[in-house]
Amino acid sequence: MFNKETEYALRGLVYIQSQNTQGKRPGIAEIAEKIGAPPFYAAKILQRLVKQGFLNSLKGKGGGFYFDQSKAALPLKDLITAIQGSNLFYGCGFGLKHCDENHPCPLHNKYASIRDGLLKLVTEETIQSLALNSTV
Amino acid sequence: MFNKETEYALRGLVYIQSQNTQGKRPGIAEIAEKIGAPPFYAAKILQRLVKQGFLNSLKGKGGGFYFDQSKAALPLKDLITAIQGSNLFYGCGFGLKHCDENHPCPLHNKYASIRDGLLKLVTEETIQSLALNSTV
DNA sequence: ATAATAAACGACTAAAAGGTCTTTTATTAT
DNA sequence: ATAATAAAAGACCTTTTAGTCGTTTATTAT
Repeated sequence: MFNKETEYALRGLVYIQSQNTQGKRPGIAEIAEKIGAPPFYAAKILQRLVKQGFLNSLKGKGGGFYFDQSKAALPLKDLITAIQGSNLFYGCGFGLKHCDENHPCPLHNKYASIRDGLLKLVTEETIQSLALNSTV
Repeated sequence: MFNKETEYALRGLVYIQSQNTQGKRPGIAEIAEKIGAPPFYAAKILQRLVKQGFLNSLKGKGGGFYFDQSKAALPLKDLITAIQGSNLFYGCGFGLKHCDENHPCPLHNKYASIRDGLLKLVTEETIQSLALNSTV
């Protein structure tokens, strides 16, 4: 469904948030190990997300990654869209440029209902809501 | 959702079947043009599908691609699985190797219901059923 | 001050996906 | 027979995704 980078980002951010709520600020090495991602690659991904303002980081001893707990929760949709675009949420299953109610591909109606369900899921769920039922 | 190759295959096979029902056997050039795919790439994809037994072809004048109309309809699931694997239908949204009811990722329950809906769709729908409501 | 720590930056490599093209083989109409 | 036609085969190229790594910069504790 999602590409590797998105998967690592989802796992990483949920882990970070769940650690944050315990008063901790995990570093790259710990995060990568816990979520089963290649450390250098995880670093690259997280650093890009920090740059884009999705979360914060601190250099130096005691540093690591963290969410500003006073900020609004981060919907999965925003994160996923930033990484792999939003074609998954709005695109045609057949890959047609122009496919809608008026000019539907043969799969349109049934596909659209599934796609809309996915969109609802990623709009409602957030990194923070997922971290709550994370037993990691 | 699906990769390019799968998209071209879906569009191509539905086009072929809808032409077949009109007593025609389209060739690569025509198919590629009608479905908006790169001709050489479409050829490669269709030829691989013929080799795998999903449809038939005839060389020479009057040749082209066609479905054995006496054979059972082809479920989208079989086609998609042959091209890009079945991870989309069974895999974890977080990309975890082991994720199920007993060891769920934070997204499991809600994600599984969407994934199952998709699985139902591709199991029930076939190239032939789609060709029926294809206005191409 | 400075040594240790940890993220930031950027260049690089590897693998997979996507796409192109030439040559060969099979079929059919003349 | 043979010329025209159209798929089959397979090598090749390009772009994107995935992953690696050395160096630099910022922070903190001593």
